Order: sequence, then structure tokens, then C-alpha cells
Amino acid sequence: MGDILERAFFERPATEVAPELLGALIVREIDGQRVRAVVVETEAYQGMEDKACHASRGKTKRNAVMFGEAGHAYVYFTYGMHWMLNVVCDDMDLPAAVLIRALAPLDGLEAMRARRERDFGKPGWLNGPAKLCQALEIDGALNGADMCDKSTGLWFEKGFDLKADIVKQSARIGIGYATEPWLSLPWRWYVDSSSLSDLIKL
DNA sequence: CGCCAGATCCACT
DNA sequence: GTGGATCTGGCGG
Repeated sequence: MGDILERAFFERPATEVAPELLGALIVREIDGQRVRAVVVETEAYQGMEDKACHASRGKTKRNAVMFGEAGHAYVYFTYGMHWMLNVVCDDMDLPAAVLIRALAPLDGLEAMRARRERDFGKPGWLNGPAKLCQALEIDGALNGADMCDKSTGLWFEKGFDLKADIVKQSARIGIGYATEPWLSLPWRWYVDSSSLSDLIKL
């Protein structure tokens, strides 16, 4: 616990990184305050052949970061109002990323109150890729930021070792535009909500 | 509860 | 011009 996740951790396919990121900590510095939360839901987007992946139609201005070095943040804007946080995986020029879909609050939470006044501290207030970005003040300014460098104010640390039986899998959410088999691949990993209270006590 | 529409805008076609 | 790796509140059961 506490050691930063180094670049080598991310230099693998997103389908390997995504499940291992569960239980890790995401750390964010906002106004000199340090916020920590536990990653509890991820999705893998792997390669140009993955029809759900933004990179499937080639490199563009929007998805360019995914074609770069692993360990950097791919932050994109969607639905006219929401930011999403991914961490780039795999080799250079092989687009892959893990979408961070939900967190369990750990400490330093007050720094997030003003940004999520609507539901701060209520159950599930960090479950949702756009909600957690809002809470952690993550937006386009962080697109491309190196998450293996603490000076960016955003990185991952080793966290909890999860027992395999509390990790579940499903198809990815919100990718109705994709085609089979990508549409149904079980590339979403999450900690079952009924196991969350056990996790935080660890 | 579950279902659904509206919000809102940038990059891509 | 189109549509999204979403969230929210309103409405009906």
C-alpha cells in the first residue's frame, strides 16, 4: 500500500490491467489537499479491432493519447457535458486503455464536497465515470497527463489485495454502437456492492 | 422502484 | 449535421 503504480504495470493489454486495477488507490491532489479512493469498477478497451474502442476507426485528434505511452491519462468529453478518465495501456502505437467507472471513497474527501454537493457522502456518490471525474476535478486539462509522475497531481498506488470471489465481470456498459463479439465480451470488472463494506474495513 | 427524455457541445463524417 | 464508454429528475406503477 502506498507505492505508486509504475509504468510497467500499464505496459500490458488493457484486459490484463483492468482487473488488476480493482482495489488499487487513485490519488488526486486538489488545492494542496490529497484525496484517495479505491478503484472498484473498470472496463478494458483494447486495440483497433475492438469495435467499442474509440481507436477502432483510427487515430484522431480526440483519441491520439491512446496511441502513446502507457500510464498516461486519456480524458475525453462526451454527451455534451461529461468527462471520462482512462489510463493508457499496452505498447506505443497499440491503442488500449482502461476506463475508470467507479470508486469507493477512502480519505481526504472534504476536497470533493463542493464539486459534488448534490450527493456528497451518500451511498454510491462516486459510482459513475462522469461523477468521479467531477468529484476529482478531472477534465480535459489532464488529457495526456503522465499518471506515473506525481507532479501531475493524479496517480495510482498499490491498495487492497482483493479476494477473487468478490470480483465480478460483465459486458461493457453503454457501447450499443459496437458490434459482436465486442458488444458482449466480458471486459467490465467490478467489486460487487455487497462486498464493498468488507473491502473498506481491510 | 424502473423507464425515459432532456441536457449540451465537440470532434468526426 | 450527427451522436455519444452519462447523469438526472420526472413520471407512472
